Amino acid sequence: MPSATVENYVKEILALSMEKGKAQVGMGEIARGLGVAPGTATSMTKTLEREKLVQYKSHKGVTLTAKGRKLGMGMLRRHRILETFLVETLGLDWTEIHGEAEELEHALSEKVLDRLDKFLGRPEFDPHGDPIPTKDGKIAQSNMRNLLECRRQVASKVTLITDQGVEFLNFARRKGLVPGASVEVISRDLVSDAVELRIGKTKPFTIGSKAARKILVASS
Amino acid sequence: MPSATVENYVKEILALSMEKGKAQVGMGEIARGLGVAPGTATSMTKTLEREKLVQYKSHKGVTLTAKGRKLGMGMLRRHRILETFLVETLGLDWTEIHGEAEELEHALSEKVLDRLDKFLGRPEFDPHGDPIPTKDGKIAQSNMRNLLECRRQVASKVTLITDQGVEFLNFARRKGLVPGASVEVISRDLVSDAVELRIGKTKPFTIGSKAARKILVASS
DNA sequence: CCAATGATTTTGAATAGTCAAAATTATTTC
DNA sequence: GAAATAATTTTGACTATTCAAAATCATTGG
Ligand SMILES: [Mn+2]
Ligand SMILES: [Mn+2]
Ligand SMILES: [Mn+2]
Ligand SMILES: [Mn+2]
Repeated sequence: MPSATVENYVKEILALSMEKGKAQVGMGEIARGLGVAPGTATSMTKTLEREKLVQYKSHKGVTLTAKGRKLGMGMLRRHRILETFLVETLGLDWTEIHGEAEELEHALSEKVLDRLDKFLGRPEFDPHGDPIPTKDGKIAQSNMRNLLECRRQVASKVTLITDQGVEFLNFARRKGLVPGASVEVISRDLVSDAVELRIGKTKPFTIGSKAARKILVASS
Repeated sequence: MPSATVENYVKEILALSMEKGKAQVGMGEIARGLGVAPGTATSMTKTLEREKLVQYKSHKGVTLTAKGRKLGMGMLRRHRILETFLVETLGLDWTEIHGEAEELEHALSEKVLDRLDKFLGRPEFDPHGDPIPTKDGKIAQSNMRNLLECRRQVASKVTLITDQGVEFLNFARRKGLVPGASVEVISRDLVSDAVELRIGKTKPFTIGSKAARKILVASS
């Protein structure tokens, strides 16, 4: 069985390669993502290679093998099902579930995971809007745009908050920018770096472009 | 924070000292209980002492400190609440929950534990009948006798199955010897090593003394 | 093409936990 | 009170994971 450390590395590599849209991931990115020294990532990479979870090109980066991708998808599945459980069943706040799931994901057997999934009614998205991979490692590829790219003057549904830090999640909730909410981009101004929004029929408000990029909406 | 290993040792020491009714526990018992080499227990004991979780007398054994007892009780609480959740909520079988809880107990924050406890309705006993310690580490001291010691010709309630291996639990369930069941010892015979029982009003059957000792009933 | 800059890798060291086998200490039996 | 037996401790070794700092490699802007 892979150790918790191995599982974390593989999950991180998968997450990074997905958000970059590129399979190969560098040592520095991994190290930053996991909060370890660069040399640690290089050294751990050797272990992952020995386990045939990645393919490694020195000074270029790592790419997950089929086995690695499968493990990584499994970890995303665990993590997201757990987060859903923590919010839906136990009523934790969506700002505090990530850390909890980060630990629990390594202690859950396949069997318990499955029962949990069934108990929750086979959810498709976690509380942040991230899609939950199926048991065979497939992830629904959805069409999403962030608030800088989506159409203006048209209501869209918020689908995902990509920055899942406590700060940003609290901000997002305060503004009503939660998965499922209806949002309309009224205007965008590049010079003032401002994006004017309205949630449902409430009073419009303005956020910066950096924040706007972190909120994704469905783009039909 | 104590490592999972430290938590397992402390829990084992507490469990052993409780079942012996004696605070001091030897290296050999710990090693046997955790399935490690004797030298490993000795070495780990030094770590526990450094953390002020035990007091150690060379060649005599270890005794939990107040801090150690608190941690140990906390672990029993975690373990038993988790077992209860796995059976009550997820519907796992009582033969397969021990191993699952053994892993999960180290990954659960105090907060999630509390929510789980609340969600389950603050259960007092786990699926095997073991009492769940309260948050402040107190355990209800109940009066229990095994089927060799209890009164004959009188119905009692099964309260605890002490052998929690898969084999024995399956046997116990097949016979109806589960917590809550009403059982009457009809007769005991030392020579034939036999204990004749009846569950409720069903047909009597006979088990051996070794098995009889593993089933505890309430003794008013 | 090449020096500066940034990224990556290597080196040497540390910690936690574990084992097997040898050495030592306790206990029991005659 | 020994000798035999059992329990415990020590020794030396190994694996996994991590770090800091030094060495090396790669890219890029002139
Ligand atoms: Mn994790
Ligand atoms: Mn999430
Ligand atoms: Mn455990
Ligand atoms: Mn139990």
